[in-house]
Amino acid sequence: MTLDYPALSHPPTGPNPCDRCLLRCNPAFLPVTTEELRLIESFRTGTRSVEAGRPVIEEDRASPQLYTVYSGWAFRYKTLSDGRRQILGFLLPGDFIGLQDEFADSHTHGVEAVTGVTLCCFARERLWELFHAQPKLGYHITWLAAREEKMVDDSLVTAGRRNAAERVAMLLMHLYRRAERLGMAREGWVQFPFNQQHIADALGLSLVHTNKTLRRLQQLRLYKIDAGWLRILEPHALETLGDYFERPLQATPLI
Amino acid sequence: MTLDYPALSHPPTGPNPCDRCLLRCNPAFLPVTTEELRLIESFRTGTRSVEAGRPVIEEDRASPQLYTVYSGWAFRYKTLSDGRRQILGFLLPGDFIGLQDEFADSHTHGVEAVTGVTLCCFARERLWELFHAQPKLGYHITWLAAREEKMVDDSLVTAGRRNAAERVAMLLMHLYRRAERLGMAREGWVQFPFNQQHIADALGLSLVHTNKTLRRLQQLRLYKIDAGWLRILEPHALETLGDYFERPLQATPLI
DNA sequence: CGCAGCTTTGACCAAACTCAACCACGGTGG
DNA sequence: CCACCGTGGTTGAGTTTGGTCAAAGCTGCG
Repeated sequence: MTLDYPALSHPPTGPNPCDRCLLRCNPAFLPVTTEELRLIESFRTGTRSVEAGRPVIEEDRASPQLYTVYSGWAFRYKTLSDGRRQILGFLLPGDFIGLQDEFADSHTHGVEAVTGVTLCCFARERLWELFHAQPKLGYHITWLAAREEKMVDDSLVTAGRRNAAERVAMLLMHLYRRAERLGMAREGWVQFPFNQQHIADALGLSLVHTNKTLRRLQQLRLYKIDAGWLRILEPHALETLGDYFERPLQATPLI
Repeated sequence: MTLDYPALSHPPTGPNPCDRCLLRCNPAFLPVTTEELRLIESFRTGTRSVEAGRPVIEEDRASPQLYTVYSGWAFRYKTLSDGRRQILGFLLPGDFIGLQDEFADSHTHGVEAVTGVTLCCFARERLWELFHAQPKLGYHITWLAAREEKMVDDSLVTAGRRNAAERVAMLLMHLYRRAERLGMAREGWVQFPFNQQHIADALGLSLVHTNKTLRRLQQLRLYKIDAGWLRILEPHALETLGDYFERPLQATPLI
């Protein structure tokens, strides 16, 4: 079942901004108690927006902040020293960024905005305090970390064991379903702001081969992309091809 | 700096077993307070051992337990419906298993023992209680989840963007360094209980090509494997080839 | 001995990569 | 108004890496 929610732009500001958070109204997210909300609010240091194509977190620097994506699309990536890039995963509203840096002296991964992105910022050094004051929120953060790892696990299976067509099928379904779940679908279309280089880097394929594979599946009428929007024409065929079936997902915590 | 610690077999039993935990003596792990230790102990429901080659967690069933590896080597994996298998990562003493299942209705991944493995078992349904009673331990569990995700991130870069020789180089260094850190090295050798099928499945290569690549690096005298033990002969060459440099690691939490 | 599991090798094949154009489209500035 | 440019998509030709198939060693064991 798909619900459509209004597109978001900037997080609310002023006193008690989280009370008026439109993202949190989305039923994809777990409700929180007032007490938890006050704590999240106090942990929040402000907002930030990043233009399309600009870095959210530089790959080689430890980020001084943690973020929750409020609106827009971004991705996590790593590059090898000769420039080969691997996209580790895509980030949508509600995704929490920067946890890993907490536990390592940088050198984790970079984050880049695909569309314009707005973020809620949190003070990294107060993370422990959050766990301490509201263990429930700590539990939620662990939940988010575990979910993200599961997504990377899936991508690893893709890069390691699926052929080009299977990879593309699986990625299209994955992105569609994630956006749909957040109510970002509009009559069967979801925003698809990626270029073929993004797809190639996410799937571990070359740009040219990605193009040819994309083309082939499009000519088979399995999906359609038009003016930056994606429509899945044959969800069943794509799921079967990619051997990838999204599990029914519970409500997600939102920090 | 490498320290050698005695090989472990079974976790201690009887009253207050964690007091006599030999794994926890290892300086690779963070110290805990007595209070925390008592809580971990109460969370612990017993021990289990699994023979080499046997499943620790079945791929398609949600595990009723959480585990910490006490001794031995294991791996996490996923298989596609036609049998292709991808190893997601290797597990060594101190690694915490089963977190992801907590947050999804099964269908995550399987775990299989490579050598004989002993485990400390924990009651999954009491995880939240642990967070609640000792937020510090919750924080530690998040630490472990984040560290594991970083390892999967690295593997994804490998499968997506490295060629066969680079993959092998990176895997050998990674496994050597992890074992070394736990004091499992003996005069420059670490146990290497994997067969070439394991390596192939971890790297996303075919068995035959893995063999040829392994052979090539061995003939270049970059490493040596003898009777199930691995020695790195040219660490610098392997690190450079794999474009992979282990960061200096802090002490790890141990649940 | 004979079998099972693992490794090794060679021959051949194909998926994916690289290179090199070319095309479409939306600015932008003369 | 249109030539020019930059970005991103498309296509073909030729190459390479890695996959597949098949067979032969090697080791340990009942």
